[in-house]
Amino acid sequence: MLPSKNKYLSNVSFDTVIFGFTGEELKILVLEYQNSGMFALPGGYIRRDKNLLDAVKEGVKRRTGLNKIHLEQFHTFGMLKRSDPEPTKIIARGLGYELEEDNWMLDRFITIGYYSLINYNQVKPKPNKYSDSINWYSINNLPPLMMDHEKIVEKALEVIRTDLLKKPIGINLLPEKFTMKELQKVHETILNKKLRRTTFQRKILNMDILKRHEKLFTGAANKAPYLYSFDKDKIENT
Amino acid sequence: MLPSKNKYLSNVSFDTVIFGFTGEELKILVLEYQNSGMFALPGGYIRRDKNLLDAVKEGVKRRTGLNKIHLEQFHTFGMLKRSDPEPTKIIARGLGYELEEDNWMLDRFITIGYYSLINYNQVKPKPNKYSDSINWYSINNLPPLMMDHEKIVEKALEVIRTDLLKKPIGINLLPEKFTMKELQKVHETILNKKLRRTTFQRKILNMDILKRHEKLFTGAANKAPYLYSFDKDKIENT
DNA sequence: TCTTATTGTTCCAAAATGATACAATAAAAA
DNA sequence: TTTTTATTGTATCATTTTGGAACAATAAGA
Repeated sequence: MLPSKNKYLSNVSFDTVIFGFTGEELKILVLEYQNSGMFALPGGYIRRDKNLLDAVKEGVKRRTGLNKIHLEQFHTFGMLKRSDPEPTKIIARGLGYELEEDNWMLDRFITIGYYSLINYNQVKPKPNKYSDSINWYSINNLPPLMMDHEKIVEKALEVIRTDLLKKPIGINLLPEKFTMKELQKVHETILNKKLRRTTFQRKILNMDILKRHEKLFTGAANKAPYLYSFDKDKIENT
Repeated sequence: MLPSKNKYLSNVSFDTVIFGFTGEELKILVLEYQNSGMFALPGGYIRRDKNLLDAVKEGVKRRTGLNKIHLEQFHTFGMLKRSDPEPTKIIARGLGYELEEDNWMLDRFITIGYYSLINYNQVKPKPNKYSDSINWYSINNLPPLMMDHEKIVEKALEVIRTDLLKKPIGINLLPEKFTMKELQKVHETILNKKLRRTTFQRKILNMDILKRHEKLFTGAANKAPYLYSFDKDKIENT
């Protein structure tokens, strides 16, 4: 069954850019609708009976299987030219439906963009009944996304780059415990430039948000690095 | 005539926080709907046939008479509890209309917030046919605003405070030519704290975005300050 | 001419950042 | 066991940015 008009708000939707980090590359989740060749960001309509943020969380869960992830609103997109009914028709057709010309889903939509940074390894995205697949794609090698979704990704990247300098958001891309080198790699990948090791280490440690744990013995012939974790207590006492 | 359903998008609206600076205080524009006692931010519905930003600009012009002002999107508000049909009913009643229970304007609305910084003196806001009055109110002495409009103002303030450190937005609140002292006062008022004169002057001048003009002789018994203006050329060559 | 308030600048101290050097080490090689 | 190698954690010093105060330059009134 397709989404019904009276369950959702008209003319407003959400789209999410969900980032993961492989250790080498920054990736995002992209889903492919069945029999349509259409690639899209996980997005959807907004339930009438929920707060915007809750509706988005619920939508993300249905689209990706991901639960309890932190979502941050970053921009709302409302260009006229983003309202093309064709992609929606194609998607519906791929699911075996032929939409009437006056179907509410073919109307103009303004979409609210959210981003999330999650642990690439602790998560197994699951396609739902509408989508063929949901997969990680490198930021530098995305499939052609439908509508203005590429612009949405670009804007999300812009925003996380500036947020990275203020909040320790990079930590969400890593496992609970991580080395300084891994955190530096996250920053370098997002900012797309090399950082000086000593300066980076000093800056992060001076932020006083990390707890130091045991050393990590990798078997390599050199000094073992310490493991760190994000220290919630230190943050709250600020 | 009330706004008609087929001209506007459903469930989405905009609201604007328009800042002005008197020389002493930061103010915003608040309008009062006729015979209703309802105070609100200039806002409205979004025309189906325009880009979001253009629709907002057009709406602002109709509400306030202000033309060609720069608007910056800052947040989209979608809490469930902001959807109370009562205020809209009261406003309609004040205009001599009784809305049916299923009228589209009584439905839930998600609102997109925009802010603008304009020159308090070069502008004469005009009420339109729906509003009784449109007036400047000090940030610290607002009338009770309808719905969640006070939260919207708060968020706008938060955003301009952080933007102030990055972009030279304070300049928009001043006339074409201004003294360093005036610009400092703008920053102090927005940030709500005193700034050191010498440090502020150096920081602003080092940004290399100002053109220096003739001195301003005020008649006071002391050294006359230079006038400055925003230098668009210097910005573009960056 | 002297006084007063304010402005533009300079100067020095303090803090943050950039860049390099170096000691500590984990494990393999000699 | 000792030496070697790569990498990590810090210390150190230079450079840049910022904080804070001092001071000379002035516009106009006393």
